[in-house]
Amino acid sequence: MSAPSTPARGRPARLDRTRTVETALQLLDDSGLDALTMRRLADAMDVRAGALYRYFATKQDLLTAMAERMLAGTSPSASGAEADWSERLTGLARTLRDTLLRHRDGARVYAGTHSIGPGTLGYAETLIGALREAGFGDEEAARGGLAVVHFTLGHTLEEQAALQPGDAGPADPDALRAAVTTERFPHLAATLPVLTGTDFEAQFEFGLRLLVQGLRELRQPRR
Amino acid sequence: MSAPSTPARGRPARLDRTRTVETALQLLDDSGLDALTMRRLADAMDVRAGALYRYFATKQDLLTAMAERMLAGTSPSASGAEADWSERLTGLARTLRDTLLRHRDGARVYAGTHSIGPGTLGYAETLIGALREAGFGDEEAARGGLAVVHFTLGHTLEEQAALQPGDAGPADPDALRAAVTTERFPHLAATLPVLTGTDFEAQFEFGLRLLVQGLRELRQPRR
DNA sequence: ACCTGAACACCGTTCAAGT
DNA sequence: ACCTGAACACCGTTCAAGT
Repeated sequence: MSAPSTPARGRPARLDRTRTVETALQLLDDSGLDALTMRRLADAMDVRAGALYRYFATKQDLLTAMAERMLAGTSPSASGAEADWSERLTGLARTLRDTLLRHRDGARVYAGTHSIGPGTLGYAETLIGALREAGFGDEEAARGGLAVVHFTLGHTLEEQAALQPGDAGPADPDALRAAVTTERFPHLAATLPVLTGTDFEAQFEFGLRLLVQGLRELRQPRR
Repeated sequence: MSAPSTPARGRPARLDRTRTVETALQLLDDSGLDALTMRRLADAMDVRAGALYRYFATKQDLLTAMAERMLAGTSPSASGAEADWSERLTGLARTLRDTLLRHRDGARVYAGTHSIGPGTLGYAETLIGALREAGFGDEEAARGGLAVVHFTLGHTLEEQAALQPGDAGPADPDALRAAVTTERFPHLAATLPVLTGTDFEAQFEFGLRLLVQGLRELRQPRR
């Protein structure tokens, strides 16, 4: 929609969507989302900022293309289609988290965009497909998939915020420890080691298991 | 830490933290997070931008204070302490969603900050306390509370993105419908009515129930 | 067709100087 | 003590003009 359409004529273009998005992702990894500006990206491409607007309508358009690029390559039902539905679902959730973790501020980029490209849609197709093929109804499959995505997004957002040293960073553990007095916040004080801990994988797996167990219960209620 | 400490001397100050945060929240509701700049906030307070820096070290500091103000008033275990743990937990999750929904871009503000003020900590205290008092171990209580918060955050982020018309907005339903062809994405095509639907409350309740059921299962395993 | 130059209308933040 | 004025070092975006 915003890419030039005609075949190469005259001297070859110095820019194109694909290479620009790749450079933007490198810049993201090197400097973080706050430092990713159109001007700095243009510098990295040896071009003036204005030139980028021939390939991306807005910065938002660039960010959406970056999110799409991150998601591309996750979908092809690679997560063994023969496995149990709960294993497939678990694997797909892990894939999403890993994908977002692969780039600095990946979760923030993903959260701020809504790609409808093949990578993003392919991922959603596989995720919801895993539930539909397991026998879940359309509504349960869709809502279950969304719940998994929303949890994964919220978790990874916090995980990356906790990881980076940035000033937009989290309440650092020391400040939290100082604020959580046993008298005022006894429950927080008791769980402080977990709350300030850094075993994000265990935290992710715990929440994910809750969701999967909830879905299992939906299929085989106790009563 | 960044508020002036001495008692009123000379003519009264035109600014203070509390009033400035309140004005900022109004500005947020009126114009959205992207339009909330230090200069515009200063205008609203009839002051020059530089003056704000006597009360807030950075814009990030202001945003954290805004998040804290949003959360303040949610905590006082108002959600009947006599109820069943699952009802308390469900109520507390709903309270968080409602709180974030009460302000435009509320979830984005919350996601970008990490307050350790009494409102935010009080909420966490009540949430984790509900699980500990129900007999969950420290680790399960902390991880369970975090899972609920992360899901609620991810959900509300998407809900507010879908609601607002902004250009950072979601893939609008029409574009999504056009991209989701039955041949390429059969599962998405089948669930499109749910995926493009706007019953966010039902979606939230569905995910929340999964988490609660998962926690219930943890206490009374089938086998 | 593709990119530059230059501008427009902004930003967050700092700090000497006024009152 | 509190705020202004003015600056610094940037932003995203547009668009006539060059090649």
